[in-house]
Amino acid sequence: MVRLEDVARAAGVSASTVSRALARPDMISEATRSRVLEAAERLGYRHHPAARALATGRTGLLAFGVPSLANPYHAPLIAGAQQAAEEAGCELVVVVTDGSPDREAALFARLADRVDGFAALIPGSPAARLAEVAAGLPLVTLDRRVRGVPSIVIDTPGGMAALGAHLAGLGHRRVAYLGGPAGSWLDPRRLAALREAAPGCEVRALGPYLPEYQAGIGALDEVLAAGCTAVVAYSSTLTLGVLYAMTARGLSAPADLSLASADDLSAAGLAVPDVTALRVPSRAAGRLAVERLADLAAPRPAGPAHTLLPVEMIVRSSSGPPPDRAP
Amino acid sequence: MVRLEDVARAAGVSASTVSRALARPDMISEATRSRVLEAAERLGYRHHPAARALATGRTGLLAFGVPSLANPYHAPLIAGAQQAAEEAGCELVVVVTDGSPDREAALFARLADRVDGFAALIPGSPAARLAEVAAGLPLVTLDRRVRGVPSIVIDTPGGMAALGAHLAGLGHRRVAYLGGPAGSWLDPRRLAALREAAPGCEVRALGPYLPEYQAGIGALDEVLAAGCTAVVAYSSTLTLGVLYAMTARGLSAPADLSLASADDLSAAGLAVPDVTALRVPSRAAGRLAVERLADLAAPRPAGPAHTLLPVEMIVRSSSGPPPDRAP
DNA sequence: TCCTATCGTGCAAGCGCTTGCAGATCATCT
DNA sequence: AGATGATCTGCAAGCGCTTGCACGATAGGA
Repeated sequence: MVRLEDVARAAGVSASTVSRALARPDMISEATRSRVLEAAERLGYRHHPAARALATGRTGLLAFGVPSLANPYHAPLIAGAQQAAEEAGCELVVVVTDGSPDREAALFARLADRVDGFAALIPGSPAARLAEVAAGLPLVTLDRRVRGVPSIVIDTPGGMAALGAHLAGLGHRRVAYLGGPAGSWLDPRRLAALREAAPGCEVRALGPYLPEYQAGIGALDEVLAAGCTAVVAYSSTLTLGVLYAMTARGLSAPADLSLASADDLSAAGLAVPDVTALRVPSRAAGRLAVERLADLAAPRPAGPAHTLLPVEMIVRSSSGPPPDRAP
Repeated sequence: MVRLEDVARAAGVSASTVSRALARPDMISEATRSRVLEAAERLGYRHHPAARALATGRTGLLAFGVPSLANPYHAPLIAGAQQAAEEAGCELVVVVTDGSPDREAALFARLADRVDGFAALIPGSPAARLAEVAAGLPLVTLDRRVRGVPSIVIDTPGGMAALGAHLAGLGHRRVAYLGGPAGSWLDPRRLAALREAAPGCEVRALGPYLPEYQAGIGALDEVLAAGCTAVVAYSSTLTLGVLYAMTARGLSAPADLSLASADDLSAAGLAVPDVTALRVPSRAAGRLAVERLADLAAPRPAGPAHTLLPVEMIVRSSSGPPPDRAP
């Protein structure tokens, strides 16, 4: 292994100069620096992460917590996070919380002195605990706002409002909202936004459902029993299950039932091309969360801030007028 | 922060004694040890990971590489890996390779001196490169065997043989295999096993397909065009797509077409209860891979070994006699 | 020309933990 | 009683990097 001192010897300077040439270029004269850089390059020098961590107190590791990996919504989120981490010169430790506040707490404790910060999608943990964690460690929350903790929130409520207006405009008077998961910070906000945007329209909140195909199959019965003419599902796998169940019963969208999803299927490679959906910038959310985190962990701690990412409604053929109004 | 020396002072011993009481209990007298442990407990002492890493050369970090997070098959794999890592007292760095050999190589290089070992599902990287990596860093491969590199392989070829025998026994004479991904080590072995177990049966290899819902929808056309009476898909999302496409056309299984999946849907919460499938122990595979890795990374390096995990065929109602033989 | 900023570099002291070695203590054997 | 181990503990030297401080050199101002 090639050490700082090996480079120093090769360049005819001291180890501290090499360290500075690499980390604080402006402190070193142009001539020396290029000589050092050349030597480092030639010898293939690479920082020893542990030594650097010991000296600086920063590990170069960022944690990213998600409730589950089975949900396709999380894949682009993590991909974005990973990309941002790489660009910040850090590694990403992905941890699965199972949505359990206890496990979340255990993970925070275990990782606290191993990572420089924590970004997490933790709909269920009590806000007080999060604030407490944030006091000891840079923390960024996803899809959730907590006082004093920077956050990245995808504006699905805004999208829900668009869907509500869209469906109400088509003439629907009874719409089902397939919500979940229980205890989610965002879920009641989505529902409220949907209701508010469709004033003349009764919105039946069903669920909560797990974001699973299977759950969607079962949900269709409830939707029909409730006499709704349109259904909005909070997750793409749920939508997929509803669509399968509809097809199995010989129902089609939108002739028999309008269908919309709060999460665009095509993004997950689960494309059924014709479902009206929200295009959610989940990759961007993951990326921004980690960028924000890297800022917080950096010596120059940019202050906390909340970011709301807009979503776009994509109207496709699965939504149309209710059956009794069809042309 | 409470340091080793703080504990030492509290217990009235030296820092080295504390270190040993924690790491080599047998070197320390019973009395001293319990006194030290009590003090450590009381003060809430925790190792400083970076300091330990610098002194020992071991980081307590293990890397786990997967081609993608969008594939539901990977979720239990990673969950198992994470559990094993926790039990070994390590953190797991999950990295996504995108299935690109170049990116894999870059990740190996970048993580080489950050982690104690690498477990990876890398169907595409050249074997020579993997052997090279394994020379410099503990490495365990998943679903792939490379000379001299320990591996955990799920015996889907064995499961394919069971499916082949099952379908041939039902009277099928032309079976479609929906394979993928291109360049996978395991894929040709699955196909060969399927062929071998169904001697009187023509096995049409279609694809390669991506493990996606959408791909399954398209695949059905090819299956029907090829005149097959049964179809075996290598991935559960693919199966789901086929099933949807069948339903949309009014075809049902097994009356019109028998359907089997090399990967059990119910495991991923994508349960469509009646699909004949292989139950693959993916959680166990992830767990074993990381356990093996932790062994390799430990001072007592257990030798390389290959593990083949058996799979179980679950016959359900989606497979039956071909249409012309139906009762 | 002498004095004072300014800039670039080196020295050395850590960061917190591990571990080879040597010293101390006490039991056992001759 | 003296010698010989065996057992336990402490000393101190690192692991590789960063960084406050001091020092020497160079440039600018009086």
